[in-house]
Amino acid sequence: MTESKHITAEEIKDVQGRPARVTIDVLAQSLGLTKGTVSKALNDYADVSEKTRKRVQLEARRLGYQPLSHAQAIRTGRVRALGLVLSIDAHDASRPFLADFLDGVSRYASAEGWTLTIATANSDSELLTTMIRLIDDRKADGFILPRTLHEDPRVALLTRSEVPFVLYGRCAGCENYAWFDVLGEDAIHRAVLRLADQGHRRIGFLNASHKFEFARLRETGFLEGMSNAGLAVDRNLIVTGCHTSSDGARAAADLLAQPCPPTALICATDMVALGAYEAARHLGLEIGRDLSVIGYDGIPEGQYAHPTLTTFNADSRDAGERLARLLIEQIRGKSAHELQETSCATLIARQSDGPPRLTSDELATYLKQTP
Amino acid sequence: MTESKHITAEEIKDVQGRPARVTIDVLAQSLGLTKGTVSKALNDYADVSEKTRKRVQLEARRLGYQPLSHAQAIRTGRVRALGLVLSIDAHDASRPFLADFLDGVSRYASAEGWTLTIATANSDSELLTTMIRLIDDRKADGFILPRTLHEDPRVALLTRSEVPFVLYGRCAGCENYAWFDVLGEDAIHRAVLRLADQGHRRIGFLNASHKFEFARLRETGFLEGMSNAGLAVDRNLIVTGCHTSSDGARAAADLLAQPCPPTALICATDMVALGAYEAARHLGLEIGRDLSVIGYDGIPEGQYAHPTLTTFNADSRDAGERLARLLIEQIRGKSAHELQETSCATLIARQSDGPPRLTSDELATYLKQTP
DNA sequence: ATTCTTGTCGAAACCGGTTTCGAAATTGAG
DNA sequence: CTCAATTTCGAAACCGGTTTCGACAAGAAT
Repeated sequence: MTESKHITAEEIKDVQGRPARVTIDVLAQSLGLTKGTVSKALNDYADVSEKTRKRVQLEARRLGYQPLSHAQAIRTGRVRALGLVLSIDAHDASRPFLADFLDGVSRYASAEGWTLTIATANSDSELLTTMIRLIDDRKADGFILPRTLHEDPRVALLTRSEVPFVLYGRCAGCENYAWFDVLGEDAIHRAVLRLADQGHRRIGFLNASHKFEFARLRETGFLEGMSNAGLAVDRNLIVTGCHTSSDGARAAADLLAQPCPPTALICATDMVALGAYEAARHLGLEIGRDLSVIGYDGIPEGQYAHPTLTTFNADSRDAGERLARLLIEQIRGKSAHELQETSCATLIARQSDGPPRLTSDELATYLKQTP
Repeated sequence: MTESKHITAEEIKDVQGRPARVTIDVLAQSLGLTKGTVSKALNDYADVSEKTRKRVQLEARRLGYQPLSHAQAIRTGRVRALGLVLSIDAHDASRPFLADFLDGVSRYASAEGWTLTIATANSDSELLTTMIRLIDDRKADGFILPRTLHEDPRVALLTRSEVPFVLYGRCAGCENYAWFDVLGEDAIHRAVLRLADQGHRRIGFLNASHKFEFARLRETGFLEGMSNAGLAVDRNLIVTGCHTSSDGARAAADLLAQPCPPTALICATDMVALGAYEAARHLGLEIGRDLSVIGYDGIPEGQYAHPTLTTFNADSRDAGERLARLLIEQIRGKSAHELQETSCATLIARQSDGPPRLTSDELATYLKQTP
């Protein structure tokens, strides 16, 4: 039997005399146990006495033992890494929050001893192939899926491959999956009520594409808000497919050119709202007086815009943290049904909305005289 | 001796009948060789005949064999992953390019079969501890260091730990390291000449903090440009420490309040330039006529600003790709001296600069009458 | 023909962990 | 007190690769 040898972390050196890594063998030798027993003690196997378990854990801490995740992975198949594949399009709406989002994910993952593997893709098909590559190479134990689509091919792929994942956003049939989402429909609902309270009667809605589930949800929020406020919905005042600020500018100009233009615009994203600013400036309208605008996202630019943008802030860092937690818990065995969370966006009331100076009709005649 | 068994990729199934991974053992068996020989053949060992090497490589391709990087890592210590630790501050100037930058790094890494491990930190000290953790856990074979400081503690750490790294930007003593940088000094130099050509005599420079090497370089570019244009440098027109747009607004307002205000401002970053826009708007100055502004970075907002911002575009995606390539080549053994590259920013001439409508004196008197 | 290289491959150790299995020691039941 | 059940640990296989070392055959030199 091997003799128990009391050693300190400083004694362990490699051939060149530099401090070497504490392996499980070193730890086992120091304890007078075999590495198998040590491994079992550290992984809470039942066939290790409580006494030795404690002893092992204490010694492991004392020597600073940290198992190499890739050495564990070879047997367990788990690398303790979260995967995140970002789709990078030209008009990436998610760009402003990316840093905060990554910070949230990385922060939680780090605290749990996990790492974050990221990759990018420029198209939907490339997104899937990239994901498959990461799965095949076992570079991640599970995935966080941002920008959820109504019908999301990533969900199909991962369910088929039996790889854990968590959605940022909801999708069709998501009651079977793990997800986190900020309740955008609730925010838009509140936006409608706020504008109605201010006296607005005709409210436009600049929405994103319906291929995103969040756009569908925000639309229901808009419709319910209108109905709650006792306002009639004019389908001509709802535009979909707005993502960039130029989309927003174009859509806003279109709505304002109508015979009965809206006195207020709710925008599904801040970028779109800033585009509406452009359109209004172009038409000589003062935002906040002639035209109220409410955004959604809480991007930093909104605070520097003129006038400052009233918007609903979604906490990206918090979202990242929660998603990391949900995914790790799922990988550890929790069922997807217990892993569904929501949060609410918080209103940041600023200067871009207020009681309408003009009615819709007055606005129309005003706009007619300034081409 | 084991019999050579010709098999197809489709024949390989696991216990549940689903397609299983092709391991080196399966490959070896299919070739009638031992896995040791197969490994040597794939890794270009000298003691494998050219004939069998080809045969092995062909069969590997046919069966779709892909070694698990973490299984290799246990022996080689290499995980085929690049590390990137992002520092997330409240006023992160690098935010706009993050997505493109990541895309560049990830794209090149993917093409070479490498992955990207990222982590975030909120302070300089946390940045270092996070890096140490990644090194200890062998989560990355090398690091890309963005936002290089003049005296960068990360460089000290990594040299000491003998971990490969590549700088995005230069630093003191960087002739011994691998780095890539966009020649900001050259761009600022050209900006000065451009403004001088337009007739500007008093040019202000809104620079970043000197703790960043890029700020020092851009300042030399500014000084050389002024000297080249035959213009006297007024130290009062050089402000340092500008990073956010509100920094820019404050600095621009200060410069314009001087007795002999500048008729043009060169800004070390676009965010600062957009801040200068605010200051000018506040003072009733028309950008491009009363005050020329030239930025640097090429952030998307510049194109939506009013007037559109003349700036120098630095290609973040290209930077990411190059950095990934430089780092991988270094890890593969190339010496740091061969791994130093530069590129030039490209001027995007837009509407924020032009011949001065007023001289510095006229501008001063104009500003005096509008407090 | 004999010895010395050289080229080529197999056998086996190794990397740092996890997991299975069996044996010894302890406990509990009768 | 005996025997079965349970607890606790060691020994060894295992995961999927890499690397060392030695054996053997073919070719070259003597």
